Amino acid sequence: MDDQTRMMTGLTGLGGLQQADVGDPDSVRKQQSLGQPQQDIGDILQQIMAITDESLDEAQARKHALNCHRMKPALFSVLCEIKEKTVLSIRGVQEEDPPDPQIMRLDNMLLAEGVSGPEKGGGSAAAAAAAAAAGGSPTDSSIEHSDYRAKLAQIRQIYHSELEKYEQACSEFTNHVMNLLREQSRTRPISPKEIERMVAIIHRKFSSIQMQLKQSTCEAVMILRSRFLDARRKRRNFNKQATEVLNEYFYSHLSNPYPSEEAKEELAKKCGITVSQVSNWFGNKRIRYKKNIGKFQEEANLYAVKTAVDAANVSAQASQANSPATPNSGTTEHLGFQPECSDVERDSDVVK
DNA sequence: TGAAATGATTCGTA
DNA sequence: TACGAATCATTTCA
Repeated sequence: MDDQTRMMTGLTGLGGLQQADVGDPDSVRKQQSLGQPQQDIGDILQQIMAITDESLDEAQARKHALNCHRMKPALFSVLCEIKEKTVLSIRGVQEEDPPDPQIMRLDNMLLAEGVSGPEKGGGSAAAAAAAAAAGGSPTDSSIEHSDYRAKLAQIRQIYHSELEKYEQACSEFTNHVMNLLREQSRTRPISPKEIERMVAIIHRKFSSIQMQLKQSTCEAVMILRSRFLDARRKRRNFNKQATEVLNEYFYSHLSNPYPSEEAKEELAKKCGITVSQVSNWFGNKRIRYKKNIGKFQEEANLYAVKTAVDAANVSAQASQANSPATPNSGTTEHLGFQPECSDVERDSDVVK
């Protein structure tokens, strides 16, 4: 505004501009009340219409003159207002959108995986958890953990470098557009609000590119996880002692081989595995036992004898202490689950 | 090296 | 939601 008024001092013609009038609001108001503004605007519009017929130099001179005209700010402000009330107000409604839930999901996942945000041991922790779930010892999978961490770090690095590139490109493009619009605002009715709006549009466009980057990063992490952390691929057989503890419980509760939550926890603790692994084990055992009782008979006999011996020992100790014996309740009761009386029962009965 | 064993997953059901 | 059944993927063993 100040530059323009200064430039106006050298201007002649164009609506009868006088030096004394420059920057004098009272004088402007006086002229407005006399109906001069309409004439001014008419003149300006006329000159704008005629500008294309003139040579480049002349046009530049005209443009400069128009830019420096004392009525220009007022005219532009009116045009901006009209523009704001019509096109931009319609567009403005469409522009206000809530945060995209998909972006939020992607952000959360990347954060949880340690790809975005501060670097953390998330990946290795996840790997350790998976290894623990698979029953593997920490040393067994430490090499794979470091491999997993290395791959995750690689993904992280690529993600950040790409993100940086996008942000740089976004900022460069935004600056370019802002400068362009500011430049054009000298000759076109472009308000600062409109420039802001344009910047927001650019940011939205770039954020959609960012979303694609986040999406592909998430996919890469998922593939990495499935490759390294899929428990089925990293399956380890339970150790002998754990299998023995589980079998002991199973055959001593053959009538109802459904351990309670507490029993599962106890077994998990004893075997050094998770409760869900105990559940899996019993699920598999029940179905496989049921499918082929004959095949498991020997095993059943073995554990029945073992259980019976234990029970006998307990009984003996109890009678020594002059108290009633309390044999294992599950040993000989094969109701519901076992379809017929087996050797297991007979064996255990014999031992007793 | 192929079959058997085994732990995990998925899907339908009560 | 726990369970049965089917299936997958891996390990173990002859």
